[in-house]
Amino acid sequence: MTEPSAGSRAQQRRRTEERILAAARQMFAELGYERTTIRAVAKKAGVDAGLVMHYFGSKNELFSRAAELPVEELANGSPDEVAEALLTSLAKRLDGEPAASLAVLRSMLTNAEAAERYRAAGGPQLDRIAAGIPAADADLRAGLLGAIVHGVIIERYLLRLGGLADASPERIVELLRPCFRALAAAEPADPD
Amino acid sequence: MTEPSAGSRAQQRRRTEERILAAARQMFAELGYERTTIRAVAKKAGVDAGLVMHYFGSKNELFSRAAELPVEELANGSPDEVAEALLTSLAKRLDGEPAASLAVLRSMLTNAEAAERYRAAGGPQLDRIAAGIPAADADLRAGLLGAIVHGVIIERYLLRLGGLADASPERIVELLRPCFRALAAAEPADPD
DNA sequence: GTCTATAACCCGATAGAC
DNA sequence: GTCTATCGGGTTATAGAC
Repeated sequence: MTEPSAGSRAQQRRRTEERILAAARQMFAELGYERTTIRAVAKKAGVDAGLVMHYFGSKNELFSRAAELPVEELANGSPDEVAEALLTSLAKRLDGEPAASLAVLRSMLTNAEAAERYRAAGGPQLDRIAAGIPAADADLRAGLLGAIVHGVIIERYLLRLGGLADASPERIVELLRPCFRALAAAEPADPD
Repeated sequence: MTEPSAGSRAQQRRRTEERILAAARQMFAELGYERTTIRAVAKKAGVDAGLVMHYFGSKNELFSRAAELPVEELANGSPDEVAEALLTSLAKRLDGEPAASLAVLRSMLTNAEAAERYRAAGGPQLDRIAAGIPAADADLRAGLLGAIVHGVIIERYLLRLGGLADASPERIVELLRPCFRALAAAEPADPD
């Protein structure tokens, strides 16, 4: 076997593929779908634009692969547990590099297919959240919870507006906790 | 004076300009900045693409004029009044056609100038909200309030996800009221 | 004032040399 | 596997005819 120096050919391919995907994720997150060009992604990854096409076939396919989100496991239980699970999930997305998350969020708003993919992935997740809320309008409450999460992320990373941009995830979560509990639980006691 | 049939020339011009702006607003709201083309706006307004350029000079200038937002008057007073003012403002933006509002929101995420304009307009407004909140972290609380408003609008109109898309503004406001009060007021009473 | 024609430049995708 | 050349299409913006 004429084993080459650095891994098999398949390994080599996977590595450059991963480099291209990383570059694409970053650019989709920063510029959105329309303004990211295959040429620019290729240059950033240090390869030729034709190679990107060779690997992924089309810009849309490249986006699909770059925007694949690890399915978030969301424990469902009591209303308070639902609220807490959402809060920790938010906290996790609030520090570190949310490149993949931002790529979807930003592109979703300009690319129809991205929006559709997100709806398909986010819908069932909202349903799972709604299942843990003991109220007639559980779906609306779940929708509001999701909206708040998105609003916070967008305001912090995309708009960089107000005190949200540099606040610590812990303080954000702390301030949001009463909100989430109020939305996840039915009204605690309404004596009339 | 050889007065023509329908208004002066200046009036005629203003009317077609307004027609172009209405078409532009709608398309910017639906497609975002990048995907709306001057050609399409012109066709929608029933004029020639060259005429749009003649009137507005550039696509960016057309967007600036189309995305001019009426400055929202926001009464500030006690924390509860701040929360209530925000809620009624949200309710107003939640029914009817929020074309201008959506044009900015959607384009903001891909167009640098739109983002800058929004930051310039939204920053002071957040400051005014923060001024009515008696807490050390008033700016963060104001930022969160703004984030929730944006999240709800985005989720309802742009993503059309979950039960938020077809819920009545009144129910949304009702569910959000405890959230807003909790964020606008310092903790009411914490007996420990 | 309105529209046609076109310049100058980008893009995604394809075909084919090496 | 990698890259060059190019096709066919789109865009903004300009120049000029009517």
